[in-house]
Amino acid sequence: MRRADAQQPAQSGVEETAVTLEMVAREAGVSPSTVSRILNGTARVRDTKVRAVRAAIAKLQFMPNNAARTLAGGRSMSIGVVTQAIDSPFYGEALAAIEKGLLRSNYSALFVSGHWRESDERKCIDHLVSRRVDGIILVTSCLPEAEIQRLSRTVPLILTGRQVEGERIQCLDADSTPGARLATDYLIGQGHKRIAYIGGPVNHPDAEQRLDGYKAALSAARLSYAKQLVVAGDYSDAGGYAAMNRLLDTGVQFTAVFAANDQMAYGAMLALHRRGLVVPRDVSVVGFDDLPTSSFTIPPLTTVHRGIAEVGESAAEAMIELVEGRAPRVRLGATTLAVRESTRPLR
Amino acid sequence: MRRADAQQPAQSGVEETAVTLEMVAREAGVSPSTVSRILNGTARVRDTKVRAVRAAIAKLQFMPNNAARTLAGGRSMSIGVVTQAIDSPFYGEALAAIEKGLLRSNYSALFVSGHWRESDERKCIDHLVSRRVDGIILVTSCLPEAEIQRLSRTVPLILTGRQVEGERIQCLDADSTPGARLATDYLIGQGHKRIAYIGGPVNHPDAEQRLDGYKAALSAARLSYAKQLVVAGDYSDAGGYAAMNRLLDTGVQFTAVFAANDQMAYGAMLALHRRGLVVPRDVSVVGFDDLPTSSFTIPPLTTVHRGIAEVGESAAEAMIELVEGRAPRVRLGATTLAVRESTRPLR
DNA sequence: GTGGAATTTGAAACCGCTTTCAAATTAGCC
DNA sequence: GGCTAATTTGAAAGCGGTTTCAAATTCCAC
Repeated sequence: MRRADAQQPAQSGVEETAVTLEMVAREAGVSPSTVSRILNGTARVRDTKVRAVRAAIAKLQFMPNNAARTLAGGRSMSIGVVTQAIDSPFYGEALAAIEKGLLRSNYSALFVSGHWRESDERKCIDHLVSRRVDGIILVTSCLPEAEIQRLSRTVPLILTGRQVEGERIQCLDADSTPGARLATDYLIGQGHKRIAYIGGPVNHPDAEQRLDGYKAALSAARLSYAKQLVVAGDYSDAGGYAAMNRLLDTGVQFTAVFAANDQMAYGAMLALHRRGLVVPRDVSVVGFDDLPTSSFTIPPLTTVHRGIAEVGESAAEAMIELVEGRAPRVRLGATTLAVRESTRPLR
Repeated sequence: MRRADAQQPAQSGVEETAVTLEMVAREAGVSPSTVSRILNGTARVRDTKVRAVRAAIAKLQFMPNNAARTLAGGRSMSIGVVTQAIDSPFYGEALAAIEKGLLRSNYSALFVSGHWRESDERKCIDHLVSRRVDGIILVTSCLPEAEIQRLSRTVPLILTGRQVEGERIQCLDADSTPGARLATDYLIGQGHKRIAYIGGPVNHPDAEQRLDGYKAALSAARLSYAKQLVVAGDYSDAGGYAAMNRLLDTGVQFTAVFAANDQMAYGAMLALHRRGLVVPRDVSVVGFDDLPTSSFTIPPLTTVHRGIAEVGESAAEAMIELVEGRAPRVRLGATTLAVRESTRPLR
C-alpha cells in the first residue's frame, strides 16, 4: 500500500511498523510458541529462555497485537458496558466503578451508550458483539426481555436495575422500591402529610418501582394517594424544573416533594427558589441516587443512597467470575437515606 | 476446551458458535472474497450476487468478526479516547460529544481514564496501542511533551487543552487564558475590585492559563494582584468548598470570586451559604466550563462557556479526517460568558 | 461472429497470535 | 549406564477476515 518514495528523505515522523511476536522469538532465539507461552503463562519454560525472551521484549518494546490474540484465542479480554448516556452523573459514577472493578483483572471495558432509544441500544450491542466482547454489562437496558434472553445465548450478561431470567444472565437487581419507600417514610416520619412526587419517564421499570415505593409508604401510613400531587419528569434537571413548575401552577398544597432522582430534585429546587420558596423552610425535598454533587447543592440534598459505585464494582467483578466460568457471588450494598439539609420536620 | 457432555441433554442456553464470512459465502454460492468485497464496497460485484449475499447475511445473521478484520485489514476502526476521570461532568460532556462526532463514521470510541496519574495514563495508552486503535484523542494529557511526540510516531494524535508540535499531532487548543480574562473582566466591569481567585491544581497547564487570564485582567484594569486573594483548589467540589473556607478564615475582604472551574464554584457557593453569605448579594461568583448542571444551581451560575460539546465533536471529526489521510480543518467555537444569576453589579 | 479490452470472480497468501501434537530433551531410578 | 517417564520445545494448523493476482466472464465494436 505505502510505497517508499525514493525522492524524499526518510521523515522523522514516519509511522513505525509494529514489532511482532515472531520478531521477538527470532531475537531471543526461540520459537514463537515459546514466546506465546511465556506471555500467557500457559506452560513451563526453561528459565534461561524466559530471561532471553523478556530481554528481547524489552529491547524491541514488543506489544502484543490484541486483534491477533482475540482472533487466535477466541477471547477479546474485553467487557462491553451499555449505558444510556455516558454523560449524566449517574452513569458516570457507574462507569467509573465498573472501570475500577475491572482494573485488577486483565479485562478492559468498552463503553457505549443507547440514549434511551431501543434502536440505538440494539445498534451498539451489535457493535459490541462484532467486537467479540467476552461479556456485556447492561446498566439499565431498554430492550424487551425476550431480546435480552436471546442475546444471552451469544454472550454472558449482567443486568443492573432489571430482573430477567436466564442461565447466562446475572441480575444485580437494585430494586428501587425499598429506596423510594425509605425516602417517603422518612418524610412522613417528619410529619409531612402532603408529599408531592416527581416521577421518572413512564414505562420505565426503574421509575415504576420508585412510584410503587412512594405509594406503598403512603398507604402504610394511611395517607391517601392523590393524583394531583404526582407529576411526571424525565430524570433530567430541566425535567424536574418543569415538573415543579407545573405542580406549583396547579396551586395544589404540599410541604414536601420526593423526586425520583437527584437531577430532577435539583431542577425542582431551582423552580421553588425562583418562586421565592425556601428549601427546606417552605418545602422539604428528597432525591434519589445520591450523586456526588448532591452533597454540594444549596442546601445539600437529602437523598436515597444506593451505592452506585459498589453496584458498578460488584457488577464488574461478577462479570469476571462469569466469563472465567466461576459462579459469581453478587453482593449488594444496603439502601440507605443520606439525610442532609433539604428536609426538615414539620412543626 | 468445552467438552460435550453426553450425559446431559443439550441445553437451550448453549453458546452459539458464530457465523463466519465463509459460511455466508457457501450459503450464497460465491467465494469469500466476493462477500468481503460486498461488505466493504471495495469492488463492483454483479447485482445478482450482491442480492444472494445480502440474503445469506440476513438469513444467517452474519456479523463480521472485528478482530479478524482488524488483523487482516490493519485498521481497527476504533479511536482511543483518554480522559482523566470518566465520571466528572466535564469529561462526561466531552466524551458524549466525541461519541456523537464519531457516530456518522464507522469508527467507534474506546474510552479509558488516567486519573490524573502519569503512570495510569501511560498504562491505558499502551492498552489502546495494543488494541491497535487508529488514532488517539487525548483530552487533557498529563504526559510530558517528548512522550506525546514519541507516541505520535505510533499513532496519530489529537490533543485538547494542550499545544504540542508534531506532524501527526493536531491540537484543538482551547487556550483557557482568554476565558479567564473574560470572566475577570466582566467582574471588574460590574464594579468589583477585590476579586478572589480559586485556582486549579498546580503545575497544570490548563490551570496556569486560567490564572494568567485572571492576572491579565487585573493588570489591564490597573488593579493590583494580591496573593492573599488567591487560593489553590483541585477542580473538585470539595476542593472549592475547602478553598473558600480557607479564604474566609483569613478574613480577607472580597466582593467577588472567580473559580477556575464550575465544580469548585459549587463548593465555594456552599461554603458561602454555610457562613450565611448570600450569592450574589454578598459575593458574586463566576465559574469556568459551563457544565450542564450550572444552569440549575442556586443561584444559576455565571460561567465561562467554551462549548465543550463542540470541541469534543470537532475533535472526533478531525480525528476521522486525520486517519483517513485528509487534512483536518479544526473549528473552535468562541469562548463566551454565560451570564446568569450568581453575579451582580457592585453598588 | 470474433478479437480484445473491461469487468467480475476465485484461489491463495497473509495479518500476528494461540494451541495441538509430536519430537527432543531432561530427569529419575534401578 | 540404560530405560522409562516427565518436561520442554518447535512445526504447523488454524482463527476469520482482506487483498493480490491471474483466470474467467462479459462487453463492445467491427
